[in-house]
Amino acid sequence: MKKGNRITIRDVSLMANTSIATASRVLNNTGYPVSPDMKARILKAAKDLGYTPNMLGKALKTGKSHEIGVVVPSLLNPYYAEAVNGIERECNARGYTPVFCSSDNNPEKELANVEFLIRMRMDGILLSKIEYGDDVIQRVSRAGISTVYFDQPVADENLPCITYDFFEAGRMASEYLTSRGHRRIAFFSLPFDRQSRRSRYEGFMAGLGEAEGYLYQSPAENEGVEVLSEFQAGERLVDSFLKDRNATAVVAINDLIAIGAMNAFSKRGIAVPSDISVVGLDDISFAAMSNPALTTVKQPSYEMGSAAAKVLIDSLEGVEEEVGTVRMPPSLVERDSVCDLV
Amino acid sequence: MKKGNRITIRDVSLMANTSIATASRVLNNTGYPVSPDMKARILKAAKDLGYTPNMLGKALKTGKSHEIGVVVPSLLNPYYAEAVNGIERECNARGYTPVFCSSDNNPEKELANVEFLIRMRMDGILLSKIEYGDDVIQRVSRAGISTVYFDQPVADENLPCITYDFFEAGRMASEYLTSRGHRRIAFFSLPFDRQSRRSRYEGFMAGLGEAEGYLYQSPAENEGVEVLSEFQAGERLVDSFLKDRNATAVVAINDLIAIGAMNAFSKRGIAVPSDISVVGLDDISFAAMSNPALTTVKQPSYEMGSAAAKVLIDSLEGVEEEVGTVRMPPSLVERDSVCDLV
DNA sequence: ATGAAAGCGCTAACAC
DNA sequence: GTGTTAGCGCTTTCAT
Repeated sequence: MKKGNRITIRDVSLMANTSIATASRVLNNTGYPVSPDMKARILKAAKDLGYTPNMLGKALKTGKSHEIGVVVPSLLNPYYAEAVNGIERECNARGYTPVFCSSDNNPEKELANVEFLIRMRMDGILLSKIEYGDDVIQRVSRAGISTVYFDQPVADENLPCITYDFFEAGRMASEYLTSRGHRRIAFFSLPFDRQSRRSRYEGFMAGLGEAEGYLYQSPAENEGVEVLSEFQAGERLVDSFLKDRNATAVVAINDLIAIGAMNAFSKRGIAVPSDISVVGLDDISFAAMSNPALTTVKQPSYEMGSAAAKVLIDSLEGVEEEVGTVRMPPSLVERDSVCDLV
Repeated sequence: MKKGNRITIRDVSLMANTSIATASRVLNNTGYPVSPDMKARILKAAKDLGYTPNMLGKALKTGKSHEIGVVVPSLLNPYYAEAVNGIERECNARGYTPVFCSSDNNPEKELANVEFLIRMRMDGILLSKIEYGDDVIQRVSRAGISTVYFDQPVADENLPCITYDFFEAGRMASEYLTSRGHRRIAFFSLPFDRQSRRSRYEGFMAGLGEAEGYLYQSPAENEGVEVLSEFQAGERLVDSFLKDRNATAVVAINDLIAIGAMNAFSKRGIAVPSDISVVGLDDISFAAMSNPALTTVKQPSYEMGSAAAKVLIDSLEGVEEEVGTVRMPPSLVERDSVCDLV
């Protein structure tokens, strides 16, 4: 808790009786020729002094920090937590350090985070945009900072973006249900303020075939207590649904809503899946641990995160590839929350 | 994706036809007297040029970055995710930016993270240590960087540390169960490689009173897929437990294990709570959404995180207070996973 | 009210 | 093989 020793490379060179330049050369072990005993002296001095390089100086000089800024809507949401984990793994493996920011599902905070990362002169940015708008995109492009988008698609398909085929995911969910004999299917959603949500719903409608679809949508989520609020949204949707109850199955916009809904059903004495079937979207870790275990459409965010990091770092290191928008394919994982009607 | 415009304060001053010094003064709107039209010209130039200050230069010069480094064992674990959320809120409110690192439950990575934060010259560090050892503590103290610990207690009670009364939490769990008439109670644990786990177990034993306690412990977790692996640990513990099954209730070392265990019980046809009672420890968001809803001992990590951030920032800003180790009190939250035996 | 200049800690030419 | 030096972008005395 004291003032800080502030040992600089200069102190090291002084103690080793040499110049700053030579000290720098051995401390960074660049291959530059230095006599063995000089080298030893410098290393010893650095060690004795407890020298820790000041990256601010280095980054200022070299123009690279080897840091990557990443902004996600929430660190609380398991979906993003897993993406962040993928990013971290890839960055660490490649010698970069990720710096995480949460935009709290708030576009202004998202912009503020991006501004911060630009000011800090990150080497690149990994951005999970909330809105479909363009302001943040323009900001990073104006700053000329390498950025790859992930999760939400961006309007310009030429921008590097690792996303999922959300439409297909929605389609798979409803198609699966119809293949199980369901003919009236509800869709539990949050507001359509994200492209991914719209796409999932559109896919859902497309996969209905002959079946009938019913949309139940909860009002805007409030920031902060996100996980809980999504659970609660699931509960509230159940209550609206129960007013008419004209469906035998529901697909939820994400697993959190699905789990909240299953819980609410069960509390109200309605058994899943025998009385009502539910399928989620995402396949977060908790989906396997719900009771009953949730049937869902898997969109592994860990893979998305590491893929995005890979693309960014490749581009940072001069590997030129045309990326543009890539949509990873979802896959269905059958568990115990759907009842066969045929 | 381009090279970057690199507009510096120098460019701004040139365009505004003034000196760097004056530009700096108005750009930071220090109260320094500057003529109104000069001010206007500088602001306009900055805007037209799209100037973004380079914090590296600023931090190098001033010696403060207004950044706080935080390291937690895992960003995936909801318990830490919530702590991180609390930290972020407090930091943002006070004008600091948190930089999150995950040590992946790995002491070496923990040290590496701390080294990184020191090299980056963070203003302070918030550290959730894994091991009870001293190496990391010595490292930060040698670097002279303000750090406050949280979650795990540290040996030196004079160090600022925001933790929980883990012993009391364990005690409350078993005492609650005995008050419900349980006389044989199992404890499902991970390895005792953290003080918090040892303390919870000791508390558990202390709260048993006349009752009998049985310890079931899973081998070391592997890093990475943490959430899933804790669920699985819960499942495996159930299998060991079922070999003897000489208890009517179990308390789990954390909610994740508890939820995994409840699931495994249910899959094996054993009903919670009628056949077996389970109580968790932590009260993560998901605890309310398990089926049945989990009775648990609440140790709100959000509060712990924001408290830790507050203490750090206070000390950074010269508010001198004796803190030392503070242990926040746990509280019991009754839900539906315990059966009354009286 | 404004500007010149000295660094913060570091790297990378460029000498020798 | 080693040292000198010129900045990287910024703040901040100290003059004027």
